[in-house]
Amino acid sequence: MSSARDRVLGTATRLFYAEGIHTVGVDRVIADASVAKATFYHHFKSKEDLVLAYLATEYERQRGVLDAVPGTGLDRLAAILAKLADLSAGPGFRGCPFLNAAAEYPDADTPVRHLVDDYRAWYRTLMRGLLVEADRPDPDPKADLLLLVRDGITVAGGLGDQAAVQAGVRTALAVV
Amino acid sequence: MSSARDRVLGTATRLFYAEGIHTVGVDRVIADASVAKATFYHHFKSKEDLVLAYLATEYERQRGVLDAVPGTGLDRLAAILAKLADLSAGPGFRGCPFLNAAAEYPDADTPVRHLVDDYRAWYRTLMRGLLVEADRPDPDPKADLLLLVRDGITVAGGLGDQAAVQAGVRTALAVV
DNA sequence: CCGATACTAGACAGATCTGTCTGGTATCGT
DNA sequence: ACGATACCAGACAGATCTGTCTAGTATCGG
Repeated sequence: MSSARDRVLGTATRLFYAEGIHTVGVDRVIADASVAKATFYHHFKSKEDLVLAYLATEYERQRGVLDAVPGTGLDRLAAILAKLADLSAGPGFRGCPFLNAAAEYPDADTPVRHLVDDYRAWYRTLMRGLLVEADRPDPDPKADLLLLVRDGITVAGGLGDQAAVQAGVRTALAVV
Repeated sequence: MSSARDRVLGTATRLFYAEGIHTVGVDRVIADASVAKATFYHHFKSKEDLVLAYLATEYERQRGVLDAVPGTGLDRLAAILAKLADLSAGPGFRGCPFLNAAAEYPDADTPVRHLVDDYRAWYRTLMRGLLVEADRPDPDPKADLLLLVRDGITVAGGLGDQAAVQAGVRTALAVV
């Protein structure tokens, strides 16, 4: 049911990620999704609503991907970093959707930015849990570091700098 | 001489950095700079020209700032990281202008993106030189790591995450 | 003094943006 | 069968975007 909404959200996800949020207009999304304008505004009350749906869906999707990574403790942490490095080497990789969105929404007190904060907080909690599970000392500063390395990997990967990505992964594993 | 051009470039620097490039229009820049539209297009042949001038000027400015950091080898490296962490804690800090611009220009084969690549290559070379000066082994992967940490620090700082910033600085110093 | 250059104000064109509205068709639950 | 919901096509309003143009003033080097 409601395949028009799915089509719009899928198209928006693809275009927003590949070309940026502000550069992609509603007209472009509905044309690519083959949906009438009235239908679009029936499902989303504004463009910002669509942007939030895009990020919220991406959030859920990434949670699903990382939740599915097997293992425990440091093994699982290493597997997650390996997956991140792998994704960041892919041809369609254009950086982290959340960091890219944050760059387009400079005001920190904004729904989009709050979602970005939530996403990073979730990732940090995930890392901290694995460190605790592995009985590593100082899980808090180490979780902060892993979050910063994750940010750096997505940035460097988006710019095509695989050397920096690999350096980040190696260091993260050596330091936790 | 030509204070109108300086006024435009200064205003554009302020607005582009604080609010993003695509969200700030030419009309806004010329109004804030108190400059006639014809004068703007006399000095800059297009908005893209202004964007490139903004980034090129910022590049030169940052080179000047880091060139002025005293010391040699690892001391100088530590001082540069300390300055970066300090700047990233400031109230007006909104991340790295180059990474923010890259997020708004997804096409890698673009003058803006080439400038971003140049900037990161310069920073990497600077780091590598300091490592060589200090006779550290493996300067290349370590320079890659320092570049990635720099990216992460500017991102985390722009998002107000000082814990991650501090973790990045500590790790970088511990690992080189 | 004169020609080039820098500057002012603002109208204008043409495109594009978000969002609304009209008007009609199809599907689905009850 | 019927009302609500989902969908279509596309016009429209009003704002905003980049870039050009007219028309005139001020400054400055030679």
